[in-house]
Amino acid sequence: MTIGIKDVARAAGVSPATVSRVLGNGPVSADLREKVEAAIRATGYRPNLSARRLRSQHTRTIGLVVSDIRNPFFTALSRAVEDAAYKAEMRVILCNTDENPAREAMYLRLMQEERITGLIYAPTRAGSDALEGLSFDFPVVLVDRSGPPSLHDSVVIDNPEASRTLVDHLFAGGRRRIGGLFGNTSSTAVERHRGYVAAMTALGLVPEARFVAPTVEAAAEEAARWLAGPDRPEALIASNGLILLGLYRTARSLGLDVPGDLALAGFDADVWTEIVGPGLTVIEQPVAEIGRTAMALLFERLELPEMAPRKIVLAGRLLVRGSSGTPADLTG
Amino acid sequence: MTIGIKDVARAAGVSPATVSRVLGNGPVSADLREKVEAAIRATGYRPNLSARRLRSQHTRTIGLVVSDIRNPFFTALSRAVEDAAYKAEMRVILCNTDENPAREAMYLRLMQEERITGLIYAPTRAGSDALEGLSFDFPVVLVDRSGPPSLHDSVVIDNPEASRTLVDHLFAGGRRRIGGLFGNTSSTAVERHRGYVAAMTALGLVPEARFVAPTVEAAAEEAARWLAGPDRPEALIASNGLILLGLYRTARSLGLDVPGDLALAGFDADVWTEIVGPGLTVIEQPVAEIGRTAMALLFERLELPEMAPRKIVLAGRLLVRGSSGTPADLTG
DNA sequence: CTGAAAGCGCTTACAG
DNA sequence: CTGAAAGCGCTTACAG
Repeated sequence: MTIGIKDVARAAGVSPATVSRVLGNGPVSADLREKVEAAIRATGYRPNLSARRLRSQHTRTIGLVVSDIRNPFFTALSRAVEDAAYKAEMRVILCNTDENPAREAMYLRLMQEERITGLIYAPTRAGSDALEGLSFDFPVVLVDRSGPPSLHDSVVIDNPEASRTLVDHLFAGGRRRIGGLFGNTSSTAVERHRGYVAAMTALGLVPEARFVAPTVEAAAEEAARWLAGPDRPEALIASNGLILLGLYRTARSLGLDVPGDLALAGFDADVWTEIVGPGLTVIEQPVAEIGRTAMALLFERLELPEMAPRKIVLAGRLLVRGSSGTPADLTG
Repeated sequence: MTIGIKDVARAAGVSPATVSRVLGNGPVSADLREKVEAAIRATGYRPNLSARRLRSQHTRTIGLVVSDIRNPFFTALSRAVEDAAYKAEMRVILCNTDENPAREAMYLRLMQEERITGLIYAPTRAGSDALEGLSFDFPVVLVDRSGPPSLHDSVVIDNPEASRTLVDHLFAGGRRRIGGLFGNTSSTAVERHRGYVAAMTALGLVPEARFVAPTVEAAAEEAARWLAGPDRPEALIASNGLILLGLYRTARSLGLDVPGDLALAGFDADVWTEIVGPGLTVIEQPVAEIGRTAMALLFERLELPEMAPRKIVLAGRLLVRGSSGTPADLTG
């Protein structure tokens, strides 16, 4: 039916093995190589990757399992991973778990069936807990979210430190009642919460934390309840970009002045944070670098499988913008 | 090495064929089925998809070729496609062309080598032009951007009509000098430009159009030149979400009041358009529906390969927000 | 319903 | 450098 390596071989007057060697840049005389290349052009031959993968036993495939590609953090991460992969002549299989452990487990199984070369993985909390009992036939690099220590390579940012930076910044601006709204599905949110509590305590302030599903809607609803309550906080911290968006949207619909009535800060320098209202103060994560580093760790691991697992901790960067500015009653 | 169908067969005391039938839900007695399933669980067997694809000659794979997944339009499109694909137990291979025809051609070749079941494709202008001379071994559904008529199925929105809606709306708000900033790489931008020119002309106005690379930066720079010029337009239309963002960012950094000094409107209801400044007036595209429809067309085409190509034209929806509001000098 | 056999399209030792 | 042969791990006619 579709034309194969044998057809090319026949057209070039060589054996299939020689065609294969030309394709794989193996040792072939210039003479035959030319004939084969001509035959390939003439026939329009395209190798069958399934056959190649089966026979050669390497798939040159990277798995990428994240919660939702529509979260700008993961959108950017996936582009960084894909760019690195395609440079290495590998492809990537992208999977969205939607923070659903059942979907996550299914995709992990799929990764096995694809016989992927390696996995870059942002586990849900359930997934992260399950890691201890699982073993994979390929190296795994955790990104954004960590798992059991010294089981897999990982690349994360210093979350507690980033939270502390946010709290200290708001404190320096005169805020004392600083609340925190955190996601309830990732280890990252846990760490950010921990850093927040530690920083508040260190300052002699009392932490007020709430947890929600990490979506714009859930965050907006929780914020509405919170901000309508009797004693509104002076400032709110959001543990990721989606939650921050929900927070801001509610503040806006409630007609609150930011930062006058309420200061806002959070994680992820999503594009809208720069152009909205007074600009939102955020911790910018080096997303592209996280992606590139994860790929680099994967390649090194493939070379040296026995190396002890490494944890790369990158730093977030505070971007001070209007949303955390000095409140009117202090300036006026 | 890794455990295969033969190992399962041996463990269950059946032939490999029977194991295969259990896997594929073929006709197997309840008795043997149970034994095989037990053996699968016991051995932790996972089928090898490369082998299965090679042997069965169908890959159950959808190719998705778009310009850049970081464009929220394509982010949402890809989620819709992936959800539909996984429901049909198919996987998807995502490729970003970055509007680069060479990359695009490479990915199209890759799709052939993957022996994909079908392709969902938003071609660059070059790619769209090349379509006439190409033939594929799989059905192709064009999305967002169209190609040569009656060559492939396609699903698009009514772009000229959407542009006209935008122009009429701005006109109704009192604007006369309405400029348009369009992308220079897609057929979609061409159509939007065409509709813009037609609508302006119909109103007896003179079109002022400029073209840029469809990126935030290029749009912002062009807007800076344009708005700093002697006779600033009263309103500007952007042909997609990235260009609109560039426009808004520049208006903001120039200290222009929107809509007082400059009305703004454009395409794509990206999340930031709702919460920024006065809110941006946009044509919302039914992105998820575009994705689902594309998948539906693909499946129908797979069933009836000889059917005449269909073009599905969906409608954009005007979302009126503050950025196109009545200018101050008309109200005051 | 079940099994033995062939074969999907390649790559890779093995000889020469 | 080159070719004949085996085989990657499955599925699928073909018999029974």
